[in-house]
Amino acid sequence: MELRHLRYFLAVADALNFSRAAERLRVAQPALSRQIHDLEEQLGFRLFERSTAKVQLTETGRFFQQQVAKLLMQLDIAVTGGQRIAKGTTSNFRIGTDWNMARLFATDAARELHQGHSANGAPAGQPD
Amino acid sequence: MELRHLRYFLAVADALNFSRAAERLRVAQPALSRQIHDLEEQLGFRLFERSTAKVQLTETGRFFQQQVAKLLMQLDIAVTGGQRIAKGTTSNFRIGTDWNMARLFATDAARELHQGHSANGAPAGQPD
DNA sequence: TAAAAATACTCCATAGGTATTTTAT
DNA sequence: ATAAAATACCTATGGAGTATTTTTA
Repeated sequence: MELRHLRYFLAVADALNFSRAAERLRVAQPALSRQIHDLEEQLGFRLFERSTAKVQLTETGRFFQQQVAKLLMQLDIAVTGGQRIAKGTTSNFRIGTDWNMARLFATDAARELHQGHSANGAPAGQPD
Repeated sequence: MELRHLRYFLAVADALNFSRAAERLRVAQPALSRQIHDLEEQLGFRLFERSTAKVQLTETGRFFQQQVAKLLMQLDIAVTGGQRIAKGTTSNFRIGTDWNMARLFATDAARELHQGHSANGAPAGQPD
């Protein structure tokens, strides 16, 4: 399993239409169909119920969609957080999402940034 | 960026030695070197300070290591959680880790399982 | 000089594309 | 009849292997 599978899955789960998801991803529809098929195979469960005219998430698919969406958000936080540390940004780290998301995923990121970089001893309080 | 890059990164960050990490990953050392190089390129920051005789994480690398480790744990939770849902397991979902980890990553997974599958109305209390 | 990482190159596995078929409305 | 997913097949990008060079302790 690779991130490609997860990104493709979210696109289909969002569009509920392989052709339009493929367009948005700028790949051909059969390539997308194959990747989703391979993903389902590797996972061992179906993500979509599909006929030629209707695509919908299975119950398991809905669960997986939520998890994967969070995963990719966390990845983005890890990357942008790393870029900030590397650039030498020291404090006032702010997550580009609401506070509940930040609590779920950015706790350690924020702590690392504040503890590792606050030369001025700025408090590591809740983002606003 | 793909999961392969992240898995390889964790292996090197753990071994602090490309050759031994490559062994554990069952890939050739140059393949691993190249993937880490590509990852650093894409991220825009260095993960390791390396000479031919010493490999160590940069400060940014240490941060990224923590984030990625959590990410891959969350992925595992998503997959195994999905498999349980698909198999029809309904309640008493239990995370194979300590409660603090569960709070960070499994909150929605547990909620989904309990709300979506508790035909018997069992309480969704804290795992023990 | 001995180890470990980086480079150069080659090969091949597989992601992606095109053409076509199948299916459901 | 039409629109969309699946299947078949082909192409080609890039991941991985082998051989070699570079580096530093």
